[in-house]
Amino acid sequence: MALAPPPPKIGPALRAATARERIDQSAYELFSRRGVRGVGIDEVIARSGVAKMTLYRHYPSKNHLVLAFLRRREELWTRGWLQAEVERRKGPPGTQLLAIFEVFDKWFRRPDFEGCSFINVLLEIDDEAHPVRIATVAHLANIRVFLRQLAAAAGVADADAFARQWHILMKGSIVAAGEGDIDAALRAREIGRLLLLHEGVHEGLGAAKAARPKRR
Amino acid sequence: MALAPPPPKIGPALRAATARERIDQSAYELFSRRGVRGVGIDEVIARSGVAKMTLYRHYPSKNHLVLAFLRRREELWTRGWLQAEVERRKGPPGTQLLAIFEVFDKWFRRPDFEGCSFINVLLEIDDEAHPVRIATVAHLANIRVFLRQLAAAAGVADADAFARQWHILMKGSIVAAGEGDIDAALRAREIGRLLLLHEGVHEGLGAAKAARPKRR
DNA sequence: CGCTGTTGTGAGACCGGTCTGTCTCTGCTA
DNA sequence: TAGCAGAGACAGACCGGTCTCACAACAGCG
Repeated sequence: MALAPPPPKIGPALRAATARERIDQSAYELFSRRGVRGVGIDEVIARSGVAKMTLYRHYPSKNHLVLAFLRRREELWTRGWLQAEVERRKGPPGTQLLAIFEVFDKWFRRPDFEGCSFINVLLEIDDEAHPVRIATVAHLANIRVFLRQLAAAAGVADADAFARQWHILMKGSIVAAGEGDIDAALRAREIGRLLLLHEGVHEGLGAAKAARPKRR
Repeated sequence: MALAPPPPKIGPALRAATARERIDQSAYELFSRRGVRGVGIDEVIARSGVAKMTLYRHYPSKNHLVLAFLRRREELWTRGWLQAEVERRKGPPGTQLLAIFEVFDKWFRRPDFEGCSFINVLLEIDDEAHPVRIATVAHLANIRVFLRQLAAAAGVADADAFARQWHILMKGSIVAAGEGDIDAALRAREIGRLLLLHEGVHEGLGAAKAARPKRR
């Protein structure tokens, strides 16, 4: 008689890994769309199909789960989406900086636009010393690291100040989109273009392209 | 015989008014600094020294109290502070627009900086149809009415689009200040100057620059 | 002037629901 | 058989909202 086809063959370690992955994914979907205070542990375990004790074995408290969510958000959103999309658009640094708002434009137009989790959680927590709040500040600062690199590559004099200004445009447009302004990214992009011109970054800009000196 | 000196002489109607005023003031102090979800009814009545039933006679639910808080916030913050401070600085419209960020600069440097309650409450509530969320969107739009007036007075072509861009700068700087960037208003002001120059508004910019060195 | 009924208030018990976090029981699988 | 995971009861705290009770101020009336 023939051997039975191999069953799923998940050992305890692997099964535990998938349980944790289900927890992480469910927490990500819930926390990113509804905030961390608006989602309870019970809902996370219901969506992930996991026992409460299983969750608390992986994360000793909800705060730890939230911190893991913020790390995953940076992994998936900041690096895996925003930075990846921007870097996929090959071009001079000025163009890449502006590409942020083109990526934002598509994002804002998604019907399930969820906003920036770092900003949302930051404003959800009033205690300045709360570790979750501190984590959001750190993750937002990590976004500025990326902006500083682009600014430095574009030849901006004070890359840190420029990154902070660019970040103000990004955060302002995200809040405006949360208000309902579907064109917020285009508005911010227009301001960003002025900022780049003021910094002497002309390469790759539409206006500069049109005014490109004729080769002779 | 001399008449007895008039005792407090508070009729029931007047006494009710002061009770309501105590409720409103306590709710304002608590909600503006800690958000609406982070403050319970019990804390409001404890600070205002009022009975629970007294509060519920004036406001049939917490939502109604929150809506009243948002109205009061617009009265005290938007109109009584921001607009009043800006209009107090007499000058051409371009200067007044920039004055917003000078007022913000003092605000951000206050140790008890509490952020924009409209943004905070907006991001606290995920349900798009929630009346409180809708109210925050309306109050934010009212701020843009003021911006549109200044933009139109400055001769900006598309005052609405300009107001939305200016508002992006304002909201972005407020979030940045909440993150801890104490100089966010100065950064936004610099961007605002570029925006004004691009719109052809030159008046008052030089004067503002001359009045700037105010070192602290 | 003095008594009494009415009204509105402060204080707080109480109710049902939800939250985080702990614990027990049961069943599946190696 | 041993161990882990799912299901869910449970504890303790907190929430919004309702209800009772005692007290103080006032109006009407003898």
